[in-house]
Amino acid sequence: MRLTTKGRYAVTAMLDLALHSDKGPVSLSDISARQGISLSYLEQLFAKLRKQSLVSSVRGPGGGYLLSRERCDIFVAQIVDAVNESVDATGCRGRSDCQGGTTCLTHHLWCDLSDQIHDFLSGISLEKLVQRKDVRLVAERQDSDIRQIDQSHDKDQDKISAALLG
Amino acid sequence: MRLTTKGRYAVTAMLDLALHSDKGPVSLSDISARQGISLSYLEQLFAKLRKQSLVSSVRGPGGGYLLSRERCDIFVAQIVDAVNESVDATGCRGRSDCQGGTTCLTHHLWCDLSDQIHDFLSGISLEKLVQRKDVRLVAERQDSDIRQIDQSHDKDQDKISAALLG
DNA sequence: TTAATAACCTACTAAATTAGTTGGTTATAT
DNA sequence: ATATAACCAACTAATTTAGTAGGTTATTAA
Ligand code: FES
Ligand code: FES
Repeated sequence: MRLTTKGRYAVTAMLDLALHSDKGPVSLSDISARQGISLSYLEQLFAKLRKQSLVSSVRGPGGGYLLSRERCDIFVAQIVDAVNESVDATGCRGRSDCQGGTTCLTHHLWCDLSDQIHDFLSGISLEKLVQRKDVRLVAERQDSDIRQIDQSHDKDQDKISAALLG
Repeated sequence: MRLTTKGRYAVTAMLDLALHSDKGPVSLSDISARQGISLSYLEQLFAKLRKQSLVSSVRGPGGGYLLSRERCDIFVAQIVDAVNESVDATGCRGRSDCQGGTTCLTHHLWCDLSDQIHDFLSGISLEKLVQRKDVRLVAERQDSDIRQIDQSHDKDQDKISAALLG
């Protein structure tokens, strides 16, 4: 079992998508800006998410990604599975053979733990996360931060236009 | 969060200790033979387990390691914590600062997951594991395997002795 | 039709971690 | 005295992570 930045990024990005895709596709550069995740890294993660048909893509300007199912039908466990190998805590991937073909002393413990984690993460849909107060608060802050950055970009653009016009 | 061979080895070795330390200290080479874990690697793990006072050591011939507390007072979570950083699933180690000093969108989810895993692994003592039927079965098989290897070593020794005596 | 956008794709890389190995020293029971 | 077994430090190969670099292809809008 491993749960690192990779899996956390994937869930964060999918949640961002769930929060912002009501008005059409969301581009990875938007997600990158809002969530502070490298664009190229996001591309790699979304290639995997697409392979698992968790998202679908729209190319060209105004394009981006959409959830390929309802928010209530996508679970955190599926997202982590899509980018990591699995949420499996055993060393034998359930095969009971990690001590030279035989069952190791702690096999059953890791099976139980795997079930525990899997049950927990399988019970949490994107819909459930979107509803949470803590998630909404963070999302609002991120959105207003982005609006401020956009405004300052607009000002920069005005300056450039003004300069070009002499 | 990471749960790899390292943490699994540590728990397996501690359980082996719990199963065999009733008649005095258990040497790492015994654990190595029974559990198929490299001796030098075990030494590194036990250095950490000793620092966390989960085991105490006896040097010299007949020496080895003992649990420094009752089996019912040592929990799987403590063992994993001792060799890994922690069973924490957050990227911020609870500090709520993983997105450039601010809370990321999924912080609370990973906190909940960490609690889930910690509660589970904190509820399982070595005593509980020792009592389990599946653990006893594997332990019995390992013990009889070792007895067979010892016997064949004895035969080898007999051959060597015989050869030396002419 | 052309320019901009944004997905898609491949290959490379620095840093960290894992799972060891090697080659010792120190303490102690017999 | 010797064998045992803990203790210790330094090195290593392989793997994984979290990226970067440098493209190509599809689509929209000016
Ligand atoms: S974890 Fe399954 S056999 Fe060891
Ligand atoms: S995991 Fe805690 S702030 Fe991101």
